[in-house]
Amino acid sequence: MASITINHVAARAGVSIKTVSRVLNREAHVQERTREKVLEAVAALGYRPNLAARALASSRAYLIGLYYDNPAASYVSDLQFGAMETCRQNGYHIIVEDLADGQGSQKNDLDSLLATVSLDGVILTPPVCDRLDVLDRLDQRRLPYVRIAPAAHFERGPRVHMDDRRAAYDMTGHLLSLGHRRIGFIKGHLEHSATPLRHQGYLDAMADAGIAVNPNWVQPGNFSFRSGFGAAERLLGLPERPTAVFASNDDMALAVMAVVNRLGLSAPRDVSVAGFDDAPIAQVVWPQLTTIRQPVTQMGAVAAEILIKGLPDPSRQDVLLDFKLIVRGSTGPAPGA
Amino acid sequence: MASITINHVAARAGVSIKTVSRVLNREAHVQERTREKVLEAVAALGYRPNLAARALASSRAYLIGLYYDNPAASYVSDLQFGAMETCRQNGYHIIVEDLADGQGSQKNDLDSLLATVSLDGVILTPPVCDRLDVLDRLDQRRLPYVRIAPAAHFERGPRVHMDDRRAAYDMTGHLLSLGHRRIGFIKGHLEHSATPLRHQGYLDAMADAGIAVNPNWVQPGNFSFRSGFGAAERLLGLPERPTAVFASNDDMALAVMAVVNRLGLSAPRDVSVAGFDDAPIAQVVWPQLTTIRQPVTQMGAVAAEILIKGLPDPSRQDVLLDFKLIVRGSTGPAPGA
DNA sequence: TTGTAAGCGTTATCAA
DNA sequence: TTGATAACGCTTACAA
Repeated sequence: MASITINHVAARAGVSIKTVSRVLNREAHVQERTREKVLEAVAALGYRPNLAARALASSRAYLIGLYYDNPAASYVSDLQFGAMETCRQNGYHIIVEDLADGQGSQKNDLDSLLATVSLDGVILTPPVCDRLDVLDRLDQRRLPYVRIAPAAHFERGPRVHMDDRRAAYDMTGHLLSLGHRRIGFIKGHLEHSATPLRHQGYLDAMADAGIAVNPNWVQPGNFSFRSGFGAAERLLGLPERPTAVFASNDDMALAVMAVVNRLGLSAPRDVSVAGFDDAPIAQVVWPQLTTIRQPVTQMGAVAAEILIKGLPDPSRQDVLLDFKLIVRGSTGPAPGA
Repeated sequence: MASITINHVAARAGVSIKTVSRVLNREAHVQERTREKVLEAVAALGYRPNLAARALASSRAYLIGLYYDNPAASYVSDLQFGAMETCRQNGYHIIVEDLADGQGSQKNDLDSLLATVSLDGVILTPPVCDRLDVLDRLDQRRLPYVRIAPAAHFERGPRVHMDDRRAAYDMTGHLLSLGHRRIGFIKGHLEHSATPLRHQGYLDAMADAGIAVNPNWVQPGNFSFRSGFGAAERLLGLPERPTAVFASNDDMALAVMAVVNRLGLSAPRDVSVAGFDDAPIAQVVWPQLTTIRQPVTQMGAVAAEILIKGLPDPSRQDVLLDFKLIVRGSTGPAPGA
């Protein structure tokens, strides 16, 4: 397994290893002719610089950390996908790490982690991106990081996010355009940053349409199927039943569909149902769910890109990405509209 | 950022760096007294060995690769979770890599990857675990690997898997015990290794119960919701409708439930529905899905453990893990039973 | 524009 | 049982 090193390349190209290094790192002041010789030798030998040696000798490690809380969530795995893609294109690699506070000494764990493996930067997914102890430690070590959709403390580091309020506004607008007037809304988990934003988008759209929102139309939820189930029962049990229900995420929207079916009603004929997230389940129900697709994969890609190449617009510390309104079968014209 | 190195520890403990190294690597021939001094210095200084330096100087890199095809699948992210956990406990880290054959030179990509980052081993998830070009390249580099639930070529490297036939046998048995006799079965994707095994388990259970299987009871599918939908329509449209349908995965089982609802029937009152996988969606439908839980997280954990500590039983090249039959609301007594 | 020599923080060799 | 000292493969001063 004697692997090909920079020395072999230097020997074959008839130059010093320093020159090879210069070519590989795209440094200036290398004669075109020399450069070609080196590149030819690299290609002929199939040489690849060793990551560990690079990391040891320089400040760059070509390694990016992806710090999780719940690694099994589909949101996070989409994020990872996007980050991986960007890393691969740029010769970087991803080390994943679970920061879920398990057995005790969390602080030491993170410090060990950072002391052990040298990284060029870290991507922080929610809710890890909001843990101040994590941010503090990264700052201490001067390790760059990008936060994905943080809930607060926006001044701390670059962030990648989308406009939740606007997305909810647009979805409500979609329902309004179908002739719906009595539109129910199920809120998300109170501690999640998106919850008030989505709620506000709904309220703004209703206000702009000149509709007075009946307080009963807005029900609490916590993003779980179960909570959506209860909320849907309350909504659809109202004397004047809403003709559409907009749930703050897909799990709860699915619960609404379940309640609709149990009541002997049908979506979208009697009740239109809309969700948020475009989770995999959104396409594995019948009718398929109208929802908002978050640019999760793109968020991962952009986060990695920021760490590798810097912010696209250095005057801004955030990157705002577009969502997409996905209209499927679960929403339709209001009854009698 | 001057980090704490082995030299600091050696100085503080009043020994040479080699001795520190010996203690840290649990080598023999270190006096108990010296060992204690070193450990005390390590603790006092909060010293953590640098990964890159280790990888460069030794054969061990404390790094395990996790090679994917589709990184966004919930199956794979569960696997990753398990592997991460084991790695964390043993001071290892995981580098994830997407091997989906994208833009052309796949062979070179993998070679670059292996030449660039030194790993102690690789976990191969399906379907990557069945790609002979990948196995060949790993063998060439003498890089250990573990295959997760491979479909063929079992002689090539250690593998971690579960008994799909037995699981399908047990699920069919569950339906039989509820009094069902006309039990439909939806097959999976033909190229997936689990497909014939699950089918066989169903057939064996029916045979053992002395029931002649009507050929119409077995319908093709390909693991997609859509394919399950078609299969369910054919099954439930039979003159003598099956009272239970066992789908080879959860997505297709959900499609069965959708068809049941569309026909104005109800599960499990009119038709019992069973799935396979215990995907997240299994709990986000109503009624919740009776299914088989694969030990996916455990598979990841065991795979990592094999790479770190070797096979538990060196006389066997495989580890067989237990599944679990999860009975939820979608299955019930046969009508009139 | 190119090369020499000195690290980077470990482990491995071999002598003490 | 311990310790100098030389790798490991690369980058970074500093010269030439």
